Amino acid sequence: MSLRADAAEKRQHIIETAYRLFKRDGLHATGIDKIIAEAGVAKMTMYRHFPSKEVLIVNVLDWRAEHFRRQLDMLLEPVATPDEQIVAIFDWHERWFESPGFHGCLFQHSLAEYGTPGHAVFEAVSRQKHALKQRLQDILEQTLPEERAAVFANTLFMLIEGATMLAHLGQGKMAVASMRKTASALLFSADRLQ
Amino acid sequence: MSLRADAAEKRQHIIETAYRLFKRDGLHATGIDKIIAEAGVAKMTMYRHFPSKEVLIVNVLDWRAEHFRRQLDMLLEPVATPDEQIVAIFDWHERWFESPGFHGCLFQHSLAEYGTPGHAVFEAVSRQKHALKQRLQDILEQTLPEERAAVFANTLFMLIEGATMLAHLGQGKMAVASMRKTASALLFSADRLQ
DNA sequence: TATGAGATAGACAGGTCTGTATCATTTAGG
DNA sequence: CCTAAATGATACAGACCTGTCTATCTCATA
Repeated sequence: MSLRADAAEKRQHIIETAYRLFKRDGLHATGIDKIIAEAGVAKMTMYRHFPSKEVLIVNVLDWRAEHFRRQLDMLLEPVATPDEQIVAIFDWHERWFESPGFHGCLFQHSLAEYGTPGHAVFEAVSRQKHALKQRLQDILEQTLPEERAAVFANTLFMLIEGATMLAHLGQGKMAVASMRKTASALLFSADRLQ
Repeated sequence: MSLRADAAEKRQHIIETAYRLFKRDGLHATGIDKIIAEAGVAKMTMYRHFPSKEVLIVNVLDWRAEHFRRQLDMLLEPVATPDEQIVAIFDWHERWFESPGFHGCLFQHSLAEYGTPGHAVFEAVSRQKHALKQRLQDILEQTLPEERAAVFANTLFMLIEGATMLAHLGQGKMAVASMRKTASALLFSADRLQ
């Protein structure tokens, strides 16, 4: 195993440790010292890989966005119809909400702490949220006309974000159930009332 | 004007100044020194009214929740039907999203920074969000059976929270438009497909 | 006018923050 | 084995944080 591979592994380990702490305690509330202590690396190692905390945050967000994107790929690949794909996304969120250590969405949290347009963290959040919305729209455009798909994608996106917040407040079960019923009703009316 | 009235005014002035800074810059990112400088009061004045920053935060949130509740009262009082009341709430949010200095929802931000159940800030957020959801449910129960009203209230709540986040990301117009269309479709299907 | 409560400005303590510097140690490859 | 890069441990600088304390000022009321 070469030095370069070790360095890459260490870099990734720092990112994943920071992700866990950022998600649980918040961005400002998590200090560099806590991250390196939890990751078991020296401070200079961290600063060699990431020139500042802000750069580390953006790297954590970008890694997590890519991780989520790949998870969706694997989740949706074996699912045939668009409707079933939407249901699969709901299922995934339901499992997430009930997973141990669930503490809300790091992208939402980051938007709260760095909510100024143009800031690197804001833009990283914007990229991820836009990608999720676009993904929903791509699925829906397989069965709905473009404008309808866009509105429906916005709606599903807002429902998912709202459900994530409700889950953080301890009402994930109820949120997912309502989200499912609403999506069913909308798909039903889209079929019948078009 | 008595000393007591002066003190109450000063206390309220601190709360409103802190609200503005917390909303714009975040909770951890806003220091006591910045609050008192912006409010033009001495540090001891602030600590006489609020024994700690955490207590100040909770007071800001509770004041803002009450302020929002009163705004809704005034907004909905002259509106006759439940459907029109829902539309009025959408209208209010649309105006909010476009108001100068809109920077997302302070309650969402606070949940991101103090997201641990049991924490005083978490509980303050929980109270406000639950109150909004309950209010939506009360409106809907005037025309829908209880269980349907509950699901619909959850849905509208999630849409509103998601729309607020999208507005923070600069897509408020689109979010409100989709929210309106979805609510119309749901009300229509509720009437026709029950 | 005398009094006493509230406000002010500012220093201060003790801790934490980000980021830098130093020096010893480990480790992979020639 | 030897070298050079990477890391570990730790001290440090300078800024900022919350919260306390003091000394002075203002002002309504008794």
